[in-house]
Amino acid sequence: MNNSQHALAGGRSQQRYAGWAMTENKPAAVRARFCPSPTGTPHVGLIRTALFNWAFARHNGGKLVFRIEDTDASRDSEESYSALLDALQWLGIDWDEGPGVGGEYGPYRQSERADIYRDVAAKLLEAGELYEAFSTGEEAAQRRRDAGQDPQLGYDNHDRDLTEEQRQAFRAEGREPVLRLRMPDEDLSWNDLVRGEIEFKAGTIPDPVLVRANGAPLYTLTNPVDDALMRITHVLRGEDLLPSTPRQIALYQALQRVGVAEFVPDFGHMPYVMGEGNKKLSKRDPQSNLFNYRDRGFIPEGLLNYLALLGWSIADDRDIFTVDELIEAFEITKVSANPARFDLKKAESINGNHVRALSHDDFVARVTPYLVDAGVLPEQPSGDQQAKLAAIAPLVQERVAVLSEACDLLRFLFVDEAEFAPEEAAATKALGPDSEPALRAAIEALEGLSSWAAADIEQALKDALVEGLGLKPRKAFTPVRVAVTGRTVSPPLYESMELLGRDVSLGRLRRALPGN
RNA sequence: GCCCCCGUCGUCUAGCGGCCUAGGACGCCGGCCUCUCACGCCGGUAGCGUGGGUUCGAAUCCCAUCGGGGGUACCA
Repeated sequence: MNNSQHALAGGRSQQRYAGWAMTENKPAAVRARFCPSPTGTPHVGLIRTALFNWAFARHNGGKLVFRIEDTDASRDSEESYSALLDALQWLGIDWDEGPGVGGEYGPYRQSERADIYRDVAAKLLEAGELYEAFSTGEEAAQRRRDAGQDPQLGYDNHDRDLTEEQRQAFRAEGREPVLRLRMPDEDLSWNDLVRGEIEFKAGTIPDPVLVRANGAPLYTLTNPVDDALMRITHVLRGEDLLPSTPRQIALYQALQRVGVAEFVPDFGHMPYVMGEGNKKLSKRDPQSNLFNYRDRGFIPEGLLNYLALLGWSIADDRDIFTVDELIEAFEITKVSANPARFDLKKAESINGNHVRALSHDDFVARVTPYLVDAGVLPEQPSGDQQAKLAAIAPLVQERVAVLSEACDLLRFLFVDEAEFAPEEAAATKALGPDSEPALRAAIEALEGLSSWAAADIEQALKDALVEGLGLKPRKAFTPVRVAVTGRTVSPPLYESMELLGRDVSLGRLRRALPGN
């Protein structure tokens, strides 16, 4: 438990790095983490990574650590950070340690951990794990060319064994060194949780820069150092990070030698989420923006379900499941290694299943903001409006895959009568001259109705149009539907008319008569 | 160039040597239901990248090959 304390630099450090009190063994409980860099809007691929880490931690009764990797001031932004929190909160992905909840390994924003990185780097440098490198990229490339090699091979480890005099000479020239990690001479391999055994041959990875000349720590240092200090047991991330894993493992090994890390975590590299074509879904592509899906009316249950399906499956004959079922069944080793294309159609279909599973009250509560945003309802719906919505909601609920679809379906019910007008295309199609007999017969039949209930309306209309005029139901009701709801597609007609009321319904039918 | 990853219906996947004349889902196409659209139900369409092995038997194992993607930064 305490052997590593001796390795710490001094009393001050011991206090500050309370989390460094170590044991030889890996924690028994899972500690997964999600550590985005706050750049741009949350990407669906990023969110799926969060989801899998979360499901993994929850499934194993472990902890999820949320860490912000904001070491690149030129790209990170506070708006992006809040967007991330917004996205996670909306989806119900919560964390046990991190911003907002604290934890014993904080702070959880890398921008607040500068002195930790500086101290760790100093310790590694002192132990000879890191070395000062003065070569510029161009110099290294030139040396490669001079040696008849491809400069794309990268840095040539030229400064590994500089003497003290050589270093002094470079400094005298005014050069400041970067700090590079001395890569080991052995092959590096690990058993990837989603891909199995992966091996990189010795010598294929140049010594990476961990600290810039100006002293700023790079991702190559901060990410493994924080994972080590935060005692992360499982690193589950996107496959784009796979090529950097060997150098991270090398760093962990160095960190273990200087007493900062206790163990090397397990790694799992999840496949990309792709867009159209064969490209990784770009950050710029609107399809990648998580909030587009929220705006469109995806509900968390549905989006989470679909995202989980991108690379994972719960069973061979089922793909609709709840978040609890996901957590119950999730196995990281069963995640597929091949990239998945985001399919909006399927996503919406999955979402529709979850929308239908909502209670009617819940559906009303969730759809209301969309109706308000679309201007279908005012900010503060009246009691009458709320009652109408509650009454028609069940009929709409089973007709939409995403909540925003409800707006067009319900507009006719709440619009100011003065502003109501059938959609042009629908009117052209259904309210032409030959619709007149049906409309007149409908008006006449409805005018004589003593009660205005859906069942009575149905009976009256059927008697007048189908029996009376001998029209096919489809022919008979389309003009009425368009006249009353303004669209060829609407909630069930009789119920709609009942809610609309006699006066409004009849008024609309009369106005739909040719010549009006 | 070098390194690494991936390759089952259009798409997401199940499959771990015989249960596979390859299963499910979305999509698409028919049909039923029906006042429209949906929902629901029934049926259909379509796939193991290629070539060699190994084996009584391969989508499953091996090799090669082709294709796609990523990395190769003093970004993360």
